[in-house]
Amino acid sequence: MLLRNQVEWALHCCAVMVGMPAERFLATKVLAEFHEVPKEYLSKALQSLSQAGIIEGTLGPNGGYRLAKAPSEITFLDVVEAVEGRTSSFACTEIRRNNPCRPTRMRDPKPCAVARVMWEADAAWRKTLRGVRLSDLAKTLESDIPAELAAKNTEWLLARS
Amino acid sequence: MLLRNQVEWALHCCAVMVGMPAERFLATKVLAEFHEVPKEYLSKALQSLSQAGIIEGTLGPNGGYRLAKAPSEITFLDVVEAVEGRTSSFACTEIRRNNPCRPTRMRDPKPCAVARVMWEADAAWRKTLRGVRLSDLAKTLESDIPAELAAKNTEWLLARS
DNA sequence: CGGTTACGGATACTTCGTATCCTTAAACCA
DNA sequence: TGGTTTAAGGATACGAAGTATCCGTAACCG
Repeated sequence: MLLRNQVEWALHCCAVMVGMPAERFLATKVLAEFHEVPKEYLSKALQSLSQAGIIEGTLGPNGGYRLAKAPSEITFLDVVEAVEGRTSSFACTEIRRNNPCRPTRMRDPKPCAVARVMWEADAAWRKTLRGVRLSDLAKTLESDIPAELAAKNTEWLLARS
Repeated sequence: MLLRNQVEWALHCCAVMVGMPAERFLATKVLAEFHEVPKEYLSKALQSLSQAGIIEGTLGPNGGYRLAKAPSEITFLDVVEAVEGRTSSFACTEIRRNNPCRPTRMRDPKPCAVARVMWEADAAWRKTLRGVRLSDLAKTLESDIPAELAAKNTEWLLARS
């Protein structure tokens, strides 16, 4: 049970975009070089974010992506679900119905007890991710990364977009 | 990001074993037929549970598996981790080190901010699973499943083990 | 001794994530 | 206007991991 590496890429791209001046676009090529990941494949992740309304893209020279909303309006869950999907990590196959002792016409008022627990855990996972916004991440990074490096990053990225 | 179907099987097998009289073993073949899943493959999941000390197996006729501990001493997390593993759902590849602006010799006092959030969510997931014991599941099933059917199940399973 | 079972290794099959390529359409620029 | 740059998205190949089966071995029982 492992998340796609695109999830990591998408989150780091968002982290980078938070630090950009508003209205500035970052090209896929530049984001790919900055993170040293394959451009074409990263593009798929960014397309997912775009479709989800998290970022917006524009064409032509100086084109690329930027955040489509305020960083305080974008949660980790938004990003994760955009690339990983919204389906639970646990898929209930209703194995209980295979029980040979079970009357054929028996109905199930409630979902399977095992699935209920697993879905509850999945909900807790999502709740945690929903509780952290991109603005929170920006603040954390501010204390994690030296201001000098942050400035360099911004300069490097904007110079090529 | 989907859990193995063996996780579902393992949990349902545990649910069945909770209802058995102590010291009685259930054969893999019988558990497989009861759930209509491939016997050889289910066997792998049960082996994982056995190695984790959750169930214990014995050889020969009338052999099979039974719980190795009291149901109150076995959590969902124990079962899930036994078959799915203990590694986090998020793998941090330290993508931040690929940053071309970054000084080569720079050290990271803390783990990546993105990873910290993702791991926190993973911890919340595991915490929920750790909070539910097999004895809780048994109690839930008691109210979910008609006593009549539960008795039939036990009879069916023991008659073939 | 012969049959039954857990156990574990080896091996295919299938699905899905990873990655690349190519075409199209839109935006910009000369 | 025409050429360049970029996102968008379809098609395809590759590899890893999950799924599934088969076989040989060792232990247990009648």
